[in-house]
Amino acid sequence: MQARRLQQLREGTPTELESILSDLVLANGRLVRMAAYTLGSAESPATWRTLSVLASSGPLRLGELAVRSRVSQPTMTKIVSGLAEQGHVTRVADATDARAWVIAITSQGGEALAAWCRELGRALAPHFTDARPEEIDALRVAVRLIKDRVENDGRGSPAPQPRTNKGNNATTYSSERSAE
Amino acid sequence: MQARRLQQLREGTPTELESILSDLVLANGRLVRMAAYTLGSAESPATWRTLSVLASSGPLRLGELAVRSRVSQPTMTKIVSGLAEQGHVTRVADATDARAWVIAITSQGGEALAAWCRELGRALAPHFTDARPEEIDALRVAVRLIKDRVENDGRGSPAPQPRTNKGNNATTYSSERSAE
DNA sequence: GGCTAATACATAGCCTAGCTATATGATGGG
DNA sequence: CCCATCATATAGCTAGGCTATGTATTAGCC
Repeated sequence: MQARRLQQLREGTPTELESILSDLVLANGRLVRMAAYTLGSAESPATWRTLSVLASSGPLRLGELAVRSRVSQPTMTKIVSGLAEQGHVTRVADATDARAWVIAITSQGGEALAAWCRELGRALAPHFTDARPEEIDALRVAVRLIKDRVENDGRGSPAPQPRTNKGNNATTYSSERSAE
Repeated sequence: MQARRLQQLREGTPTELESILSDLVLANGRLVRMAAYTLGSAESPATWRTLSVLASSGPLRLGELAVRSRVSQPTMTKIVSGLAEQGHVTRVADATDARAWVIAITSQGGEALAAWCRELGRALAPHFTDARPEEIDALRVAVRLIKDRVENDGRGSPAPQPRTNKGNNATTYSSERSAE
């Protein structure tokens, strides 16, 4: 009876939460493309993602920034180089450790991020004008939920630990470096 | 946090919907990175995105597939080449037009997509176990909402019309081609 | 019925964003 | 002081995005 059914659904039926989450990622991938298309061509998601991490977490060392953004350290080096060239972030040598840099978002970077958010919002909003108020409410709650998870997590549950954790593991400094 | 304040001050306060949407895109960008990280080697979002479009829309011509996925036609040619090599899609010559190909997802492709969704769900779910039931409800509604918009829109509101609309504009064929 | 314009896809060439592996230089414990 | 460790940089690869352009087919038109 049910046992047969369970057998058919190989290696574990996804829970509803799991389905929702995978659907979310897929749908969002398409949403991002929609935004990119409507926005013309501009932008680089990685750039804005990095800036938003800096904006919400404050100045960070490059390695810690990489961990929080969930990219490898070399990737973050590259992204930060670009951002620094554009004046969106500053790289200040860490006074307490000559190996390290502290990356901080500049006011110009903050403005650029805000401007991009505005454009993005304006580009996407027309597609959602027909949504019912309770759907918008749901969207608001959902965004809050996701935001909390991506911001506060990171060393929370499953301990990311990518591949060779040789040189890019965060060593829990408090990110309170003043850097100025 | 100052960035948020700036955002409200400069040239037109975004509506709340606009803020929610830009937050959504940013937060989801980080969610995707979280998933990629936890999943180990991140496959290729573009691949799954394309497959999911095919799965939900049925067989499509390459150009139409590109439009719906919101990528350029050459990009779609590349993606489809890869997918065809892996056996995830088939390219069948369109009987009614010798220039065109009809792309269809194979059962193997469908299974691969489902498997990826399962993995993704399992990777992300642990981060959300502490969410309250009403938050999960909101997430479900929000995902439904986004999905509808990215699937049903496309020529709906703002008429994508990218750059030089020279050779890659969809000419509204009905996608009902039998292709077999 | 055969030229010509438009259309559907392919190719070429470029860029960014990701990765691993490895090099370089600073720290810090013996 | 030396050696392991750690923070970042560099090198080199791949995938995924783009524009510009090429090639073949379709379709319109005289």
